[in-house]
Amino acid sequence: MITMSIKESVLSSIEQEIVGFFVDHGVKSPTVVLERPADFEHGDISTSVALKCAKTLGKDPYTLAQDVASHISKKQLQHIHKVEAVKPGFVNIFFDQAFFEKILGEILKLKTDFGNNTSLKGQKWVIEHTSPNPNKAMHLGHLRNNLVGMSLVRTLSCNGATVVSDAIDNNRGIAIAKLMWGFLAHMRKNENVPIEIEYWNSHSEQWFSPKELGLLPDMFITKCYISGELDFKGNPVVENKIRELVARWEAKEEDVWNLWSHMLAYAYEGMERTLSRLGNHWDKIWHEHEHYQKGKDFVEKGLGKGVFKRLEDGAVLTDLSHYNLSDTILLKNDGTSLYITQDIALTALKKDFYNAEKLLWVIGPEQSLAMKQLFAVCEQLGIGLLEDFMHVSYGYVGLKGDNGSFTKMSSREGTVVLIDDVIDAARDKILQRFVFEGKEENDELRDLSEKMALAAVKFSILKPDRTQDIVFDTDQSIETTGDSGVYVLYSYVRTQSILRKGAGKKLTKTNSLARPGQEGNLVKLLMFFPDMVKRAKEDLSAHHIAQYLLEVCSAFNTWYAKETILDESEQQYHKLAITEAVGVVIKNGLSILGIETIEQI
RNA sequence: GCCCUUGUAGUUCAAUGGACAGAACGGGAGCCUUCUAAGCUCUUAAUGCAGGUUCGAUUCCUGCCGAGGGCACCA
Repeated sequence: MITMSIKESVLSSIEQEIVGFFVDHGVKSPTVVLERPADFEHGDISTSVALKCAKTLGKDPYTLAQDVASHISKKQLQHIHKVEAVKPGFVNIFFDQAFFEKILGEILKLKTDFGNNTSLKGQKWVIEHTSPNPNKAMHLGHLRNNLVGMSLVRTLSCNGATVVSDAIDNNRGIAIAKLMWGFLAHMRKNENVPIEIEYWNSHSEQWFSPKELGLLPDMFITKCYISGELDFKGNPVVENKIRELVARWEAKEEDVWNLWSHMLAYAYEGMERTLSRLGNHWDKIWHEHEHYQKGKDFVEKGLGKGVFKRLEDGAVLTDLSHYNLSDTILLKNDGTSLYITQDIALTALKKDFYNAEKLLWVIGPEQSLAMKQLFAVCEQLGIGLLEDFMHVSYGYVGLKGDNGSFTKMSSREGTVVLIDDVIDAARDKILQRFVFEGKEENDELRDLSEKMALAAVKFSILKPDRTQDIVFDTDQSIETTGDSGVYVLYSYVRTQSILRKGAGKKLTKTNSLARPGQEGNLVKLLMFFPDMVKRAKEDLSAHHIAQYLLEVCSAFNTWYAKETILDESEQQYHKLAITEAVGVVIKNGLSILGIETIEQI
């Protein structure tokens, strides 16, 4: 049983009074928003309702605000210390010390649960993210997809939803055929080995393994794919052979399937290494080869319903004029399916399998139109309603070009930045600093450096708004100072360190906050963590959490610098409680971002 | 050509239509016999341009300029 928090209950009584005030004055249904002011000088909570209703009532906003303020004051609501009307027409409300005392108590009592709410209780959301393309090592684009997806799962879950995550494994088609060809043709131990699948099946030892080349599996796969791709583009004979491979695979030729599984095993091994490092998790993986043929049935169904049309050459086209979208081909003139054909089938499968309120896809912005078309087609086919589906797009991760401009990563130009390389670089930078400080390099220190590196990398990707393009510079983005994940971790460690030292102290519980100033502002800030969790849900972006954590850390560190917490004073108990509450909020916030806290540096 | 996204300090990022546009990095000046200075304090500097709506616009609308992406048988 979740009871209303002290903040919710006080705010709702204020809201009721204000609504009542405006209703009495003839405003039909006033919307009263109580929000956190830019500065706590302007109250602990504030509303601009007087400014908004002034015109309707034909009154001066400031006088109206004064009326509202005195109305609330007269009601003598619990925990309200002061209400004032300010300049253009804001009503600013200040709470009493006992209120903040209770807030602090709630944080310390709720601990891990502080910040969570039940707004999505009873709802099931499915999030597809990080769908692997098993032909290349994972780069920063995949990283953003993964971090956005994973943080979204946690964000929605903190808002009370039951969240399931899945991915589609694009394990068949021309790309995998290129991969198989690249391996067959370019990983032979010598030129005399025939480039033949049949021969490979009986003489696989005549081809290199990643290990034999001293390569990690994902790099091995990347090499195979790139050479396969080059051959495909540069040699029509090879192109035909590769296309033939797809057909042979579809005909379930055993030799081809053996090679196919062999390549996929390397691909999965490579991805698994990177993904487990990131803490990735899927509840289910859909393998393309299991459902790719089912899409055609839906196309037939659409033709039957008359929502699609068959072109003269036999291809099938959508009619999306009702959706104000451009039409798209659903079936090639040779009768074979396209990406969207399979997506229709998979969406239907997912809709059926999960019975969920919402299906979300974390996919890059270049798919925006394709996603809209997919959703529209699904609605036409009765698979679901437009509002059941959502494309969660995210900005590109680019690099800084020579002229200082935003440049996309390009595998052709060799500018792709791999996830593992970035984490390694950050880890080494952190480790070096430890060693420079005279620490002994051992497993424990390496482990600590890895955790801090992950915090730095994840934080730098999750700090900006999900939809914005970001420029990634390994040196600049993987900051361990300033607004960084390491800064947040360090602040957390600081709270824990103080708590450890304070554990043996004699504490006298006082009944009021030490001073309403600095400590007070810190508690006020902590009070708004639950609001940030809601905002992250509304915008489907955890960056609000990251930005907020920086604010909390900054406030805490400022306080820490000025104030001795373990000062043996009467206020020591209280200051420790605040320190603990800061720790709780940082830990909970980082947890949404998928960043593990550490107790000691 | 049409559609979508986007344009904030030198740089990288913030800002549910609100109260002096916030940080960080960089530049400049300081703070460690004191709970670990990966920290703290001060300082420097920005809303592409032109209109409109509004009591109030970085935010909404229109036009222009710049950047990125997409536009039917690729995935």
